[in-house]
Amino acid sequence: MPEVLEAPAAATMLDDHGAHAPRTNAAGRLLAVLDAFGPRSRALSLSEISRRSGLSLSTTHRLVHELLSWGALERDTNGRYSIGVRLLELAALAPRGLDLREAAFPILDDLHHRTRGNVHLGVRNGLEVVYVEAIRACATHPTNGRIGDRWPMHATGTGLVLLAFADRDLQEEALSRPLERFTPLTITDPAELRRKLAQVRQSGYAVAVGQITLPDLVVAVPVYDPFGDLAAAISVVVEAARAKPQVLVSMLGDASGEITRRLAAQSGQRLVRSMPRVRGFAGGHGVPATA
Amino acid sequence: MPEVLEAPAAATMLDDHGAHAPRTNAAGRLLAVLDAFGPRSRALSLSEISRRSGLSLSTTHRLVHELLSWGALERDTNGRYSIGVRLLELAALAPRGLDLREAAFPILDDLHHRTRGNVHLGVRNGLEVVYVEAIRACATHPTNGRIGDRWPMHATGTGLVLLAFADRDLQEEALSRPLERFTPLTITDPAELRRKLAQVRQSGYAVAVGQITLPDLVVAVPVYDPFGDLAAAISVVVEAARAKPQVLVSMLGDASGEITRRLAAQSGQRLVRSMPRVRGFAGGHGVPATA
DNA sequence: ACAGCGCTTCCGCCGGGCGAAAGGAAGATG
DNA sequence: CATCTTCCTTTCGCCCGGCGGAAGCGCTGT
Repeated sequence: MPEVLEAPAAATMLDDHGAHAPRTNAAGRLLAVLDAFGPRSRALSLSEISRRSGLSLSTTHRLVHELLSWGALERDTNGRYSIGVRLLELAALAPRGLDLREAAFPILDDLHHRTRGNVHLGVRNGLEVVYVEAIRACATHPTNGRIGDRWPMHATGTGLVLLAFADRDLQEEALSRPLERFTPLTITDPAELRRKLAQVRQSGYAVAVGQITLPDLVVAVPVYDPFGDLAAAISVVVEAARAKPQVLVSMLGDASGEITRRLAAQSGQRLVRSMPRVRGFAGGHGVPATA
Repeated sequence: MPEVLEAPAAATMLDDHGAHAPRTNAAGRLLAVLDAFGPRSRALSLSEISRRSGLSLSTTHRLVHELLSWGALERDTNGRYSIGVRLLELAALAPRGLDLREAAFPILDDLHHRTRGNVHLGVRNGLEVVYVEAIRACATHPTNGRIGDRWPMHATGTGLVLLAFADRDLQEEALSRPLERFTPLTITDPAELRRKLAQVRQSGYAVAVGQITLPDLVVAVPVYDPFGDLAAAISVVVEAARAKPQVLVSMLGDASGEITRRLAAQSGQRLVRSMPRVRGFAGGHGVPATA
């Protein structure tokens, strides 16, 4: 385990992911309650929340009920607590969240049907990717890729793209911490990863094999907002055996451009010229294909 | 320019929807900051948040930065604040939220492609419906129906279903408050609505015309969880002219059953027998497709 | 230059909230 | 049936975290 670099003072947080240290700050206590919930723990009893947040039972009790009456938490039939729809309503307002999804969805759906692969729309958050949309081919790939999933950047297609086009010091920070291994093929060597990123930066897209799930190949490209800034990345995951990477790159390139266009339409913004472009794919006249 | 009113101390909540009064409670202040955001105000400056929440500027400042460092808020390039992806991550954990969406999506997507209509998945929250998924036919129906949208129950297909099968006293509460009118056809008479609900209860589905958008017809059916409890409602909206309600009812009935089955599979639950059923449609062998 | 606005920081006083502890409900174990 | 455990709920007094007034700063527009 790496020592904590951010010096968050000592604390006893049992967070599901790993970080955060809201400590004895007032608002922090409220957030600690929310932090108690995670993918592995969607429904918690009061005392579980208390233990996980490190707050006394009575404090937890009051806070939980405050959140309850506001709608941030709900109580199921067993008396356990879970995240409430009010939070979904709020989250839907995130410009980089379901808003982005809204613009991208039809294109991603189309991509999904044409490639029969898993399609992801991811944005960078800190040093990780968060999926804002994920369309899965029926049964394959058990739980991989859901909305709200958070993954390290080095092992995902979208992450590689987002990292490659991020600030240099952010890249360095990402490279300087331990790179988790998911399969024998996962890139965990900083030098190799650095080479990979350069390649992504140069070609304008990422292709990777078996980084998280073994028999799979992922292709990812960046998505730009109407101002020409990197907004997100989209990827398609298919079985490596039946993959035609160049075709996928081309389709993704078209899709990315289309999403940017729809983002512009949505916000009433005018497109900025000279948008970065995917190389090795003659921009523009992709197969339109409506369902 | 309006003179600075100096925050009249009393509750000056300018909530986007209408209610809530968190007032001087501690946690309430934090939530008031979040409440400042709404569909009409996704990006706010600090002082806007301050005004909307009724909190002093310095308090707002501190709270906002606390939320910022936790990831609940993000700061865009103009320095304005908006909802952050961390909240999306949290919201994705809601059992009645994106979790439910996850199970329902393939079925809804299929429904969308077969009917070419707008498909909604809604759950009840208080006296309103919140959409957990919404798939829109391309350009039609401008902004109607997005994830996280909140609508009164009496005017939406999903709402009618959810209300019809809710507790009697909840129905009464909903009927006892003013029923907003959206079009000349919107049902706003409690007596008429009561009749409508009885009809929905009896038939097992709802059909309504022009409740929110004029030339449209909506068909909705309930969705049950594996325990046989009402979990959500799904609906399809199409132009009234080209609608074949009975076909839609049949397709929706099948879809609903399928969603329940997937929910069961997802949670490892066994299906409870004797699930309520959509009447006037011989369960199971629905007419496949018409496009 | 000045004025107006919005963001940030500081600080002292005050009251909201913390947590120990006790009470209560419900289930497990003997 | 008694007892033990676990979890939830409520109360209460003391204390310290946080509230907000005010001042400082950096914009932008006239």
